[in-house]
Amino acid sequence: MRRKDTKTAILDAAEQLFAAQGPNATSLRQVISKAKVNLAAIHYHFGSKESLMRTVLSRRLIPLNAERLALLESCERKSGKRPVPLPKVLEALVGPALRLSRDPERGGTVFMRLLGRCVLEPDETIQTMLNHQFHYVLERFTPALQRALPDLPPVDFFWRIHFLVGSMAHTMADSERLRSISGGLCDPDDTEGTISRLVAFLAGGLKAKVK
Amino acid sequence: MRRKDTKTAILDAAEQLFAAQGPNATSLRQVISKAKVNLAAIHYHFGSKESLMRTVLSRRLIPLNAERLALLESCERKSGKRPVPLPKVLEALVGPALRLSRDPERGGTVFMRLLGRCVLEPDETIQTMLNHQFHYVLERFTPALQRALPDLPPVDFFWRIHFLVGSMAHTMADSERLRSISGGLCDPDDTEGTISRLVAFLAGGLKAKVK
DNA sequence: AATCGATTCAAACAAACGTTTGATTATACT
DNA sequence: AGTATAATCAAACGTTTGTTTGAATCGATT
Repeated sequence: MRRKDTKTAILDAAEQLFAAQGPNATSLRQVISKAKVNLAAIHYHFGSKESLMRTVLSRRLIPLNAERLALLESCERKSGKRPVPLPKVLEALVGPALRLSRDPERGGTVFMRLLGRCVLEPDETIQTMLNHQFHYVLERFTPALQRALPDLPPVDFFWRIHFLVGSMAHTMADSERLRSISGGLCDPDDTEGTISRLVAFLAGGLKAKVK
Repeated sequence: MRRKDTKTAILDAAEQLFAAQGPNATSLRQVISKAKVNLAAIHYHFGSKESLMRTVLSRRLIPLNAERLALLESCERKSGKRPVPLPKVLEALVGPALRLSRDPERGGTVFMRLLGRCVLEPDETIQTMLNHQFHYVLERFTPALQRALPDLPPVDFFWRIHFLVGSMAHTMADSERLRSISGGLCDPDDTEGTISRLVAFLAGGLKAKVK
């Protein structure tokens, strides 16, 4: 073997470029030039660009989703038979994803952006890929959220989940924009500040009176 | 002239394809095949793909932004010296964009989706194009929103605007997804229902207590 | 040292991309 | 009727895309 790990070199480079420009706007030649490997290495190790994309996502997403579920279960254990308070549920859903940005070992800001971008991506391949990974997370969070919002009719509940996803994904994908809009007042690098502000906003929106 | 309007045939086809797949994922050959015109016609009438994209956007966006401002001004006239109530401001910002979907003459669902998609798009060309169009809208709405939220510190204000944009753009871009997630319970075609639910959610989020 | 499977490499593949060309056709004007 | 202008067309331009090929090279095993 020439180098220690061609595979991860490709994955890291692809992750960065996909996050910055979107997967479809990134060419394999950009990836190999950043990873300093041969073009054929991608197909040798991954088979195709689509399969590379799948691997880039799942390598971080599987542990991330596991962490969300673990956090939720820990909250449920503490709450016993009573419903988990809304902010706690939201924190378990939103926190791990946003806290990625503080942990370069697990993808850092780069992967967080990529994840947000993928949620908002029209491309069907990416969409089904992501839905498949996210399905059982939503399956566990839905009842927890509904128990925290007992008076909310199901129709409004689903609509508000939709609004929630929009804010969350946009915050993950591109909060850098906010720095310029706010004239430097807001700092997207302040992870915990971002989380608590997002949770407060979402909780307010979810609990709003139904007209 | 061969046909009545090659130019609008191209614009309409491009609008539909851009909205469905994103501008970068759409080729000019797809556009000409849908519009049933010659490939060179695009460059003859518009010069380049980028310039076509600009035209597709501005043809609908200029009247749309004008309507937002007109609505806001009408609210301010009614309120006199008192601040315009938050839901009214939000309705003026969000309503015209979402109500597009009911008016095929002005783009309908198709353009609404495209607009939402562009807001969330990483591509810098599109981003600056949109910012330029949206700049003076935000300039007028910011003080109105701040007057409606007098107790909100500026930092939190800008963060919440950011969250708002995420929900709004995601709702415009892809509420069709919600139909399947909710098991058919939610109907994205119910424009007024969508608007009032989004406004209620946003108002709740914006007015939430700062932690 | 020889052999083997696993990896790397330069080079080429066909297909699709945005763009340009130059000839041809339709419309408007004198 | 004849000319000028505007619009359409088929064909090709040079790049870039994802993917494939076949030879060269590595590390470990016999």
